[in-house]
Amino acid sequence: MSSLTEENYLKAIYKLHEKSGNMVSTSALAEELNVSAASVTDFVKKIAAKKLISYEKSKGVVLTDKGRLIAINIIRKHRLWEVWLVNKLEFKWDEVHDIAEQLEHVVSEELIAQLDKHLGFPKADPHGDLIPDAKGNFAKTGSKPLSEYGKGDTVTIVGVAEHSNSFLQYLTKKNLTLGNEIKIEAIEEFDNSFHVKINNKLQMQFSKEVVKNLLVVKL
Amino acid sequence: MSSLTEENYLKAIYKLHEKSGNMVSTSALAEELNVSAASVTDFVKKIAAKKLISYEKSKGVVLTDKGRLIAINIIRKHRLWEVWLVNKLEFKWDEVHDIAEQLEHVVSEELIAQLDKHLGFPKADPHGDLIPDAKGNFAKTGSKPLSEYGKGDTVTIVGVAEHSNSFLQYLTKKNLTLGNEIKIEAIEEFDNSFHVKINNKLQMQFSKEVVKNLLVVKL
DNA sequence: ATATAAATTTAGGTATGCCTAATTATATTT
DNA sequence: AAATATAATTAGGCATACCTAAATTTATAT
Repeated sequence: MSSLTEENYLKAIYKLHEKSGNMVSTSALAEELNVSAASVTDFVKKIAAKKLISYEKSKGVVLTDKGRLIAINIIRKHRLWEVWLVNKLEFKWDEVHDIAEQLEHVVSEELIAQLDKHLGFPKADPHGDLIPDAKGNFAKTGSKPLSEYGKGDTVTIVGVAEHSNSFLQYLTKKNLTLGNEIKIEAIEEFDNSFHVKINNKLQMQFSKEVVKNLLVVKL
Repeated sequence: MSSLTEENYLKAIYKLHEKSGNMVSTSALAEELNVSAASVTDFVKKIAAKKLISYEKSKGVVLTDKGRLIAINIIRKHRLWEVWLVNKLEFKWDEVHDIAEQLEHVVSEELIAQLDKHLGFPKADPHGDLIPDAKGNFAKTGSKPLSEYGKGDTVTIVGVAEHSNSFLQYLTKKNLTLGNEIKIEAIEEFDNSFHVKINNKLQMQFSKEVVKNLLVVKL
């Protein structure tokens, strides 16, 4: 019996908790969901009564195991649909979010199982975000922001930490995609920008904002 | 700005009008949508104000051109999703209705265009129902119920007039699918059942209920 | 420690889409 | 044509998910 609204609250709480590691505040939730803080207080009480979150008045909320499972399940569905949109329907990675946001609420275990199979059981979505399995478990990757590496390191792009259209479109314009190899040739002391070489061929310069939001692994 | 409820009302009105050819009554709509007649009266006034239907008090409703276009568009989406579920996700024809009922409300012109392309621009859904084009036009088929043919006629199954699980599962059990050829060998005077031969091989007997709900063409 | 600012909650209200019960309109019998 | 049955509408309410404004709590600054 989880409504659309309930699913969106749980997903938002999960997302904000991932970002900060702390309890999620009323105002942060209000901002994320584009509703007033008063509405959040109302709704949060309702889902706390259903044991989907635990709510400490004036402090914030965290998901219970039950709530987290629902949230992760929605994320699983969202990411599987994104894979489908990109791999089967020829959408670009910056075009799929809003559509997946609708599709993620379709209810059918069977559908998701068949979709997963149809897609070949993908491990990650088009942005490199991991797809949890049906039980809610994520695989572990050793991916970190490019900013944590240093001069001389060679790494591979496996994801992005920022999903805004402007960032995704920036990467597309520069022909940067998951799987590209990055060699750090120098780091500018002044502005923390990186001088890099892509796939051992193309010379480029990344601002610190870019460097922070590219997730890479060192093979 | 058409809500889920609005879409379901328009679809129901379209469907009931197709069936009877007349104005759609409040009670018929209430029955179809599983709500009270009072709720229907309420809602019908709202969408009449939006010029999606025309409503004559105590008489019934019909779709306006604007309302019909929305209804047909939902039907188009529903049927495309059914094709996808059967052709790409390996669902059976009696398993897809409820899932398609959810998917049909996803809003994205681009998505439907790409889905249509991905499926190879199908003309009919898994039950043989025609898929209207993006402008709302249906192709014409000369399909009629098997009951309208007589002894000696040879026809091909192209659809079903009844979509209940029990009928679809009956056909599946008997191995009858779209494309099968039926030769009418005799018609039982007593109960109007048909003695037929399938694909020039298998002998079968169809009750008048079956005969009425199998849509066929004579090539 | 107190004053001020910021965040949160409470109180009171709204629109949507549904309900039941009562009333009115339409159809069917006799 | 009157009586009865059926269908449709009106009236009054309810739950959900939102809102604004006021009050309260918590955090920050002096």
